[in-house]
Amino acid sequence: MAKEFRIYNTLSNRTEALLPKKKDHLTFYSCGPTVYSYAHIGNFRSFLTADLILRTANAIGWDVTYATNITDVGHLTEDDLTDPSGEDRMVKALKSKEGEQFVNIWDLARHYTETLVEDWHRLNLREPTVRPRATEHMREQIAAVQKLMANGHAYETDKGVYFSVTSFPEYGKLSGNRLENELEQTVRDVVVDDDKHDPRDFALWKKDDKHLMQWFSPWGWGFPGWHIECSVMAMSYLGETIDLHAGGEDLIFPHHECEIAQSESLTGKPFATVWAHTRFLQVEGEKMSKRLGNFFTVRDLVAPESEGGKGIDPLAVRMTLFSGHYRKPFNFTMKTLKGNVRHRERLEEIIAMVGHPEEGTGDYAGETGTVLAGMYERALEAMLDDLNTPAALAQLFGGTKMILGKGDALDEQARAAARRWLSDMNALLGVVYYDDAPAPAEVEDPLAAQVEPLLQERAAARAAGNWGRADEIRDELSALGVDIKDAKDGTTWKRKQQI
RNA sequence: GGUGACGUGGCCGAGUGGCUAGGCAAGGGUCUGCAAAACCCUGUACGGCGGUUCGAGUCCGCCCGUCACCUCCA
Repeated sequence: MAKEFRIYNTLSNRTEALLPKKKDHLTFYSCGPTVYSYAHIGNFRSFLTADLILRTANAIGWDVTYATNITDVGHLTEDDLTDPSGEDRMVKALKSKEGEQFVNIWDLARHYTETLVEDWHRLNLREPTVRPRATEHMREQIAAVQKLMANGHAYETDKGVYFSVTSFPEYGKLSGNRLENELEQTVRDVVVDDDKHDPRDFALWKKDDKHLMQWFSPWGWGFPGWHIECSVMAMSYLGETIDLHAGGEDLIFPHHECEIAQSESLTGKPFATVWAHTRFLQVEGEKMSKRLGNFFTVRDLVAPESEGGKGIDPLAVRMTLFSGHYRKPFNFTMKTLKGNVRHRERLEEIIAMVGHPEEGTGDYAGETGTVLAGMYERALEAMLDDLNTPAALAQLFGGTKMILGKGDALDEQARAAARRWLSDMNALLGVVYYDDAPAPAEVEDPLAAQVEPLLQERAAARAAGNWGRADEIRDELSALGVDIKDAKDGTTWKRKQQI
């Protein structure tokens, strides 16, 4: 029986079945970041939505051709202008304190691309089929602009080439921003290109022979507009009409609206069947901003304390980012993160109890297996229903509780079923263990050298019934920032969470 | 001003007409030298006012409140 994958389509404002043009093969494009800084948790909430779509589609047996781009051209902060006085975010980053470490703008782009991919793997996001870069598709972008000019959808001024919005009557169908005068209502105190035909017209090419990144075109030296790269790369790898296009909610307008206008003017065909957008997250109840001090990059949270991070389990960060529905406002708080660190510890306990799925899984046999199979089915159903991640997590917690509750009473058949369940749940949600990439290398904790002798001394004291000394050592360890736990087969320790 | 979302128990967060969501916190208990962890038990909430219905958190209308986007943003 074929499963139906339902997802909210911004274009129709309805939740509808995702129907790949080619049976059981989804073509999917997700807008990636501009690489001018380390990616923050908000960026990753959006990438994570794409990852969950990929996992859910795979879980019902679909093949997915998944492209997510790297924008390594710094675009002007005022996108509709070709006036080079506007500031480029990558140039701005290069001139900043942080930017001093880079030889040039290309070096900066390379660095932030590499670190993006590192963070991507830390959060257990699966690799896309392709990860195209804007700078590597310059020829196609220029060709697309030429074609748009030839079609009468674009025109040239002294400052650049613009897309003519009036040439595409459906402009506004995605965002609802149809009115010409709305743009004029926005207060702006920047210089506008007076030669533009319509205030809504946006740049396809910007003439600028002073820019740090420039290419030669039929219009002289310059660089492409922001929107054209995604149109070109999506069509290059996925075809003229793609099944699903995703991104953050801020991209609805102007970015995706402009992509539609350009792409459909080029091909005369619908550009994407379904558009999915992830809502911004808030942090501690407010919009994330550096000024408010609630701005977190992934690295801030997951890097080891010795490297200035908080040393938080990356999979707990991942779990937190989807503990709210992707289409609702979500408030990321340290309290929620802390709760998910606990959930992750419980998952680790289960793996210690029933074994790692990589050691081999079984069928959903026996009574335990039947219950776990039902939990997986419900989790999958939840994900198929517009990525209902909180409901899917409830199933994960339910199974966790059951397995921990039965503990040593589980026989080998039940343990094998549990490993199968962990494997299936992980394939769907990616929070049990790293499945697509090797886990970040374990580093030797320098604290171990201090802790181990004390634990040995304490074990001796306990064996001798010297409880006073044993408790004293526990206090000493606590002062070092270490929590210990006595179990049947010895004492384990871990760092106290710093959050 | 335009457009779109949302308002659920102390907190977070599912739930589109009748059937226990779940988690965290809290209280009680089991276990343990003591801790910790784990496990068990305990909570009938849906912004307000009308309406539809045998029955509404769920549908309709109005009101109140919060948030987002409207050329920096994932």
